[in-house]
This record gives sequence, structure tokens and C-alpha cells, in this order.
Amino acid sequence: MGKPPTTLRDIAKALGTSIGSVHRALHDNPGVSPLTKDRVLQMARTLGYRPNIAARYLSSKKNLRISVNTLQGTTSFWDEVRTGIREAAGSILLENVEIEFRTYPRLGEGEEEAFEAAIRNQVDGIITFPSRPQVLRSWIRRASRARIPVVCVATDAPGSGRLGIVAIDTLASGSIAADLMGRFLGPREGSIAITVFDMAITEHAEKYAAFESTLKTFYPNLHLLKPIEDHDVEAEGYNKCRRLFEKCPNLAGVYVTTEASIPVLKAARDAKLLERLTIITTDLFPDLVPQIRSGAVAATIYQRPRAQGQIAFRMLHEFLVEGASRSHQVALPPHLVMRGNLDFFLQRQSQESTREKREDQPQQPPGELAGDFA
Amino acid sequence: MGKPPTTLRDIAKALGTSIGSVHRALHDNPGVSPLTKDRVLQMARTLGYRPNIAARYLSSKKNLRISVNTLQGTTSFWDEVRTGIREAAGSILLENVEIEFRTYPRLGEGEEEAFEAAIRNQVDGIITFPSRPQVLRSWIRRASRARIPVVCVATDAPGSGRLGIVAIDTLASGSIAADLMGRFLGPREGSIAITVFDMAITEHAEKYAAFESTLKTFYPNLHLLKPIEDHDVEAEGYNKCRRLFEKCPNLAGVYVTTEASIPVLKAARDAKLLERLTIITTDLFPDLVPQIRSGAVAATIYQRPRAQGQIAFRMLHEFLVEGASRSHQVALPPHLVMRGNLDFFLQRQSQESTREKREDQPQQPPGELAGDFA
DNA sequence: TTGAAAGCGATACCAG
DNA sequence: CTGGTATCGCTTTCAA
Repeated sequence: MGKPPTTLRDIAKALGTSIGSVHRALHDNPGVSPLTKDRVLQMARTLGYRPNIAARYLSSKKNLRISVNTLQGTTSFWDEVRTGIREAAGSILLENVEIEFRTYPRLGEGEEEAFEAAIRNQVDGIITFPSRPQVLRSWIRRASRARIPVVCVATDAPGSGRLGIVAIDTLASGSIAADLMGRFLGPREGSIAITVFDMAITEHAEKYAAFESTLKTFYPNLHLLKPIEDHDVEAEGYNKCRRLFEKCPNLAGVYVTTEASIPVLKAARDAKLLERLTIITTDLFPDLVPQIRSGAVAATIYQRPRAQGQIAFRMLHEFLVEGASRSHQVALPPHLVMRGNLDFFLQRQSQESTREKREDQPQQPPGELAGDFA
Repeated sequence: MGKPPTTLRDIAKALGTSIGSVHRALHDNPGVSPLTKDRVLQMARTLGYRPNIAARYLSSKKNLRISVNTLQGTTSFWDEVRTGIREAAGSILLENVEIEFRTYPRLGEGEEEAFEAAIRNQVDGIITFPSRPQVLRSWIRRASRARIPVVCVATDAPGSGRLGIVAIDTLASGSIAADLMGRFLGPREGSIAITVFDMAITEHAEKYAAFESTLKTFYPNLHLLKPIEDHDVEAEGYNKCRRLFEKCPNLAGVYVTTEASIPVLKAARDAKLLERLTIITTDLFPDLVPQIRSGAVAATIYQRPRAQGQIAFRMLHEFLVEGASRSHQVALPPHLVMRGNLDFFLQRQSQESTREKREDQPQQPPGELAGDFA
């Protein structure tokens, strides 16, 4: 059926030139006359040339090096992102990737240095969390000019020339949160509070907008308050919440769009409001578990850090190997965690680490284990 | 850093034999003395030999053939599973897979024939939906004996020797449904109905059990009724529901664990109960969309057919190529679709088909498009 | 600037 | 039963 794919040799033959020249032309290596180069490029196109990845890997076995620039785990989120990346890297058929983790301790501290180091070390690609997109933008531009593709995780850096972005869909998150809030509260009236890191972050503004829109459309009995910005500072979140709780007696629910839910919960507890509030949080980390189990948190929107890491890696790897990848903008739908399915997600998280360990074990040669597929 | 990986040549040299013999020994091809075979196997193990996939693919470029045996799309579920499989196959680096779709028209009609045909055609692996696990079990066994690995999608075939299973986690599904039902209904008392295909299907029994357990634990005010079995027959579902609705005046909610939610909704409407019932359904298909939008369906548990297809394919491919894969039992958490995030999911579904078309376009050679990563 | 040729690691075939 | 070798498509080096 399908005719055999075009090879370098085919192009060379068709043009009466040599494989070497064709190769050089296709990779715009020095030492090709502009004429031959044009002809080769032309012919490659008409013949529909697609490089054979296996052959390429086999002959030049230089490894790809990918730098992963992320935040140190304040919570488990970034640990899981890294796990996802490791997993995806481990399940690649062509084992041609080396990963360098450059982890910085806090938001905006060491972020630029890490990026600079990655570029200086000539990595082939970068996966990064642009905690302050404006600051990182120029760095990403610089990387792009040096032909180092950059994939952003969790937060986008618009207008930076980054290759791609993997994040949770903000619209889906905000909307489902609002929908749940509305259904949980039923017909009664009340006010809803929402906390964000900073409305200057696109993602957070979008979540707010989606939440607001869905609430307004379907649950007009609920009134959304102005967003509380906590800037990931515990005291700030706590104090602003306390103040709000006192000022707003008809408060019915709170939606925490970031991981910083603990201060909010503490404030609610201290204000003796925990029982009366319907609280929806974001992500899943150890301190949140008892809050969910006790019912203090009605539901949490899980942002699937592991999946984000896996997809980011695949996107970057596919680009590095094939020169193009499917879609460079992935917006994942979040998962919903409540009391009933909490254990399922906790189990999943712990399975990750277990599996990591098993991967170090020596593997059997293929002939042996085809046994019963047990 | 890492020392260079062991090759066939290394083994041959260490044993003072030839590459040819080593190769034969590792693949237990005919024509090796038991002695050499043992020595080779031994040495391969001690040297930690791992075959080089790229080299293997390059030299013997025989394609893998995979048969995909699924139900014709009564709804869009199986179409999406197939799309997921196609997607995963398309994004494989080593383009060495050919997919043969064997689609049968209805539950249990043509299922065995399709399986038999796949085996007869000597495919390298099978992805199947075992609509009647007991019936298919012996066929799967037969395939396994012929060294054809089988991956089940959506429903398991226990004790069949299948290589793996990809499905939605029944516990997570049933539990989240119960949790939502409980929260939606609030403190008031009432009965809850649940419909399944047949309690003899493991997955359905498990969903029921999970639903029951979560409901009992957290929402004792709600009383769960005996399950309604519809056997995917429209009239059966409709009639049983009508009867139930009349018999049970304090009915507060219904959980439909299968795709067969339309008859239930019709029954509710005809009984003038639609407004008063909280209905949670399963999956997402065109006819359900207006029901969600109107609020008749409070939420639907989306079983992510595309993801199931992708993962099933990857599992099978990884096994065929590497002889082993990560985990052979994947239980996915479902997605939750409500009015607010409905559009997000609909958009996703339509993107699939759009993207499929774009894949046919000729691709640029790699040198060209590294441009601005736009 | 170009052409020729030596690998990369595994497969498969042919002669011993 | 075993050893040797051409081959897959590409990269890279060395001559010309």
C-alpha cells in the first residue's frame, strides 16, 4: 500500500548530488551553496521528505538536555509536576533525554538566575514555571533567539515567544466552582467571597471572571464580593479574611482559587464560621486532607500537577525530536475531589512515589516476560 | 556519567561467540544449542542488556498491526475512543503502527467474529471492548496463547489473561456522584434511585456499591433504592422508571450510571417530576447537551473516552515495543460536567475532529519551523 | 563547496 | 548449529 518514505538518498539521487549536501542543506549547516540549498529544500518538499527519527537517533546519539525550572515544593504541587516530567521522560521510547532540575526556593527568588544558568549551559529546551511572567518574558525571548524552546507550566507568559503552555483551564475551573457553589447552597441568598494571589496574574483574573459569570447567569441569588488578594502571604490572607468575615454577616461561601487555603480556613474557624460556610478550595496537599474529610472543605479543584508535567514534557520532547508538535496550548480540565473520592486521589499520589522506586530495578529482557501477560 | 549501554556485540565479545548467535538466543529462535543459549541469557542479564529500540526499528522495519475491536457509535463514546487511539498512534515517534478497526454494530453482535478475524489475521495486538466479558474470555485466552496481547477498554474481562485494562475508576465515579447528590439535596430526606446496565457487570456493581457506601456514610438522610437494570433497552429503562416514580413519592434524585439517560429523563418529564428531581448522569453526547443546559441534569460524570483510547494504545504499544509497560491497570478519575463548564468540553470534542483533518497536511522539514515558536 | 565513506545497533540471510 | 556480513537512514568526518 503506502509507498516507501522518501530518504536523503532519494533527494540526492533526484538532484544528482550527494547525501552529504542534502543533509547540510536541510540543517542549514555551513558549506552549501545557496543554489543547492534551495534546490534541496524544494525537492525535499515536493518529495514529502520526513526524517527517520530512529535512524537519526541511532547515528548521532547525542542526548537532549532539558532544564526544568520550578519552584521548590512549598506544598506538593511542584513535586508532582516534577514527578510527572520524570515519568514522561522515563516512558519515552528513544531514551535520549537528560533532565536538569533547577529549583528555586520561593516566588521570584532565584528564578532569573536559574533561567540564565539553563541558557548558559546550552540546554536544548526549558520547562518553566514563570511565577512572574513580566520578569521572565525577556529571558524567554532570549532563549527563543538562542533557539531554545520554552514550555510554560501552570502560568502563561504571554507575548514572550514561548513554544507552548500547559495549564489548567481557568474557565473550566472558575465555572465549575461557581456551579458547585450554587448547587450546594441551594435557593437561599448570600454573599460569596473569592481569594486570589493577585488579580494582575492573568490566570487568576480569568478564574474570577469565569466564577463571576457562571454565578451571575445561573445563581442570581448569590452575590459575589470583590476578590481578596493574598499574595501568598499567610498573614495577609488570614487578616483580610477575618476582616471580611466580620464585615459581611450574610457570607455563605468562599472560593479559594490558589493553594493558599489554610489561612482562609483558620480565619473561618477563628471566626466560628466554619460550620456555616461552604468552602471550595484548589489543589490537594497533606494539610488539606483532614479539612476535606471533616467536611469543612466541601470540594477542592485539583489542578493535576502530574498531568501538567507529563504533557509539558511530551510537548517539548516532540518538538525537539520532530520539529513540531500537535498543539502548543493545552488547557486541562481540573478534577474534582470531595470526601467520597478523596482516597482515590491520595492513593494515586502515593502510587507515584512507589512506582518511581520500582523504575530503578533492572528490567527483564523482552523475550522473557511475554509470558501470560499477567 | 552513565557508561555506554550494552550491545549485542558486547555480549558476543564477552562470550567469544558471534552477534548472530546472541541474537538468536535472546529471541529463542531455532538454531541455538541450549548451552550457548543459557550462557547468552546469563551474560545478557549480568551485563544489563537492553535492546536499542531505534536500531531494531531501523533494521527490521516491519510495522506492528493493532486491531481495535469496538462498538459502533450508538452515541459518540466509541467514536471518541477511536479518535483517542488514532491520536496516540499519530504522535508516536517511531511510526511503526498500523491500525485495523473492526467495528461491530451492537452489543454482542459480531463481537466474537471480529475477535476471531483479528487473531486469524495475525495482528500483533488487540484493543477491545469486551461487552460481554464471559463470552470474550475464552477468545482473549486464545489470543494470549498465540502471544497476542489484549488490552480491554471501559470494561474488564477478569481472569482472561488480558495484558491490561483501561477504564474509569468505578469507585471514584460512584463516590463523587453520591457526594454531589448529597450536597445538592442538602439536609432534606428522600429516596435515591440508581440505574445500571446489569448488576452482573462488575463495573456497574462497583459503581453501585461505591455510591451506596458514600451515601450511607455521609448522607444518612438519603435512602438508596434497589438498582434498576435497563440492559440498554430504551423501553425497559423507561417503563421501569415510570413504575418507580409512581411507587415512590419521596424520590429526590436519580443517578444514571450508564449512557442510557435519555429514557430516564423522558420518564421523569412524562411523570412531571423533572423539576423536582436531582439527576446525575454519565458521559456526554449530543442529546444530553440541552438537558444539561436546561438544568434538568444537574451534573454528568464524563468517562473520558478519548483519554481511555490514548492510554490503551500507549499501553499496548509500549508492551509490543519494549516488552513491558508501566502499569497494566489504569483507572482514570472521571471529569465532572455541569452547565458552567459544558462549553469547555463541547469545544474539546469538536477540536478533536478539526485536528484530525490538519494532520493530513504536509509537514515542514524541521529546520524551517524552529522560527519563533509561535 | 562538495562527495565519499565509516559508523550507530539490530535484523536476517547465507555460507560454512 | 554457528560465524560473518549486507542492510536500514542518518550523522559526521575526511578528502578532494
